[in-house]
Amino acid sequence: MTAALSSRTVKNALYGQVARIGKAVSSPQRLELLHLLAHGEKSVETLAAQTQLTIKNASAHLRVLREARLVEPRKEGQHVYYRLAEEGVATFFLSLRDLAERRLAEVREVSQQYFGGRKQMTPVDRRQLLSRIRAGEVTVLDLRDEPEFAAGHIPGARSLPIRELKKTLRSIPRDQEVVAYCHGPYCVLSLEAVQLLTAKGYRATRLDDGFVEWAAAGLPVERGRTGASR
Amino acid sequence: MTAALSSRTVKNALYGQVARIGKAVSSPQRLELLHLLAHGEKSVETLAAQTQLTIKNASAHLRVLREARLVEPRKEGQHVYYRLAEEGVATFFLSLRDLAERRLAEVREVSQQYFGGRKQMTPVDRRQLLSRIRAGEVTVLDLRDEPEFAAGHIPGARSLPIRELKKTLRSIPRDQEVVAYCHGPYCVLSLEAVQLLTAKGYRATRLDDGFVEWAAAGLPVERGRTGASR
DNA sequence: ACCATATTCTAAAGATCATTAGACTACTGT
DNA sequence: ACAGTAGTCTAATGATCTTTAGAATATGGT
Repeated sequence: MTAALSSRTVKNALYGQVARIGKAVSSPQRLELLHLLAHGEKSVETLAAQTQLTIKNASAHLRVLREARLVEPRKEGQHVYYRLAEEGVATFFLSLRDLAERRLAEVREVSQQYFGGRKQMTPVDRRQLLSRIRAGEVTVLDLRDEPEFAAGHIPGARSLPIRELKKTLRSIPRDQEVVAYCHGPYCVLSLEAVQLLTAKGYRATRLDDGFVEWAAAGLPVERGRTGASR
Repeated sequence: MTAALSSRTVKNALYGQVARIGKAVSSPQRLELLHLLAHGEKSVETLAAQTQLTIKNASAHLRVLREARLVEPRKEGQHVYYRLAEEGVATFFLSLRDLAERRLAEVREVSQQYFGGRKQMTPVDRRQLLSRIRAGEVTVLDLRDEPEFAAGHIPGARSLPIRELKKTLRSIPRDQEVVAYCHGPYCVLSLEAVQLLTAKGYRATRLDDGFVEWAAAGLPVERGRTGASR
């Protein structure tokens, strides 16, 4: 009877396919690429720069992600722009990261040492922040690059890429509390901003989550360049 | 300034940790082990038999899962029993499998060819099935091994390991519809049972999902040996 | 048409992984 | 104490993966 063999073959084939997704997310580099892409479509060049990989290496990793159908390329002019194949990829990324944080003490330790070890910067609760934004009680700064901001940001936030922060500091109202956010819990931009702002006498806190976490939580999202110019 | 370097180091460390989970689920064998463990605690011996791996190889894969903190061993007498470290591991497994089914046409093709290509066996809807069970309109057969049944099963289901099906066939009431389930969509037990039952003149359908999917959907679960003896 | 740029493809190096064999540990039964 | 069983650990094999270099392709600007 071939049933046992055949059943085994089918199981191997099916689990083998599922493992393709597993392989795609088994490299730190590819995880970082996925996370960056969750902030919007990006060219290979941009991705390589943001991950500090060579273009060739970034391209090779993107190929693996592409073959696992997690990302899709779009060619425009000289550039190839990659984006997540569906929303569900970002959701899955977050659930993988959550599981890792829950299961692996090492993750908590590293992030505690690096992020928790500095000055107290209470992470702000999301819902609470939203109502305070709507009440106009707080200035929200988005420290990511302009294209990331344009692809989606917290409603009412102001685009202020970290490089421009020092220059543009004076335009931030001093009388209001400032909340800074960036790419998420593993990103240091908001940390640096809060340190600078605090040093200059602002009341500044860091939103522990980034835009991806905000959007995945089903909270409202604003698109386009609003707030970028003023 | 060391900020850039340091930030990169931290990112690598954190994504490297997350990738540990990714590596753990990047092998077909480990995925199958995880899925089996979602049906309850099992010894290395049982796991090796069910996956058709050698004990040594199964042990090596379990070690990887253990090092990723996805499973935990418990030693009792001569045997080492492994179980999932938390419920969330099963949930994560299901979300990975769902993503794979959504993204990879190959998964759909293989399962279509193998499961869809046979006689029509409409998968039964879960909620609907539950109300029909409660109304006593349907006989539900659990074809998994006895220990798996004891660890948790659909309420009112009857334990009937596939090996005993032919012997015990006559004890199944002929006037009621029969619904069979097993380990889930990649498992052939319910398929075989439905073929046999249909050949014997029963009205039999297959529940496409297995116990893990049922439990993850938040539906009620029954434990112990009830129904196993009669 | 020609050159520069962005990216991929191919190939090759070293690193890591899967699998198995052999030695070893721990427990059970006699 | 002794033998037998279950499982792990170590080491070795071949297979696969990561990274980089070099060649190839495609696009846009001149």
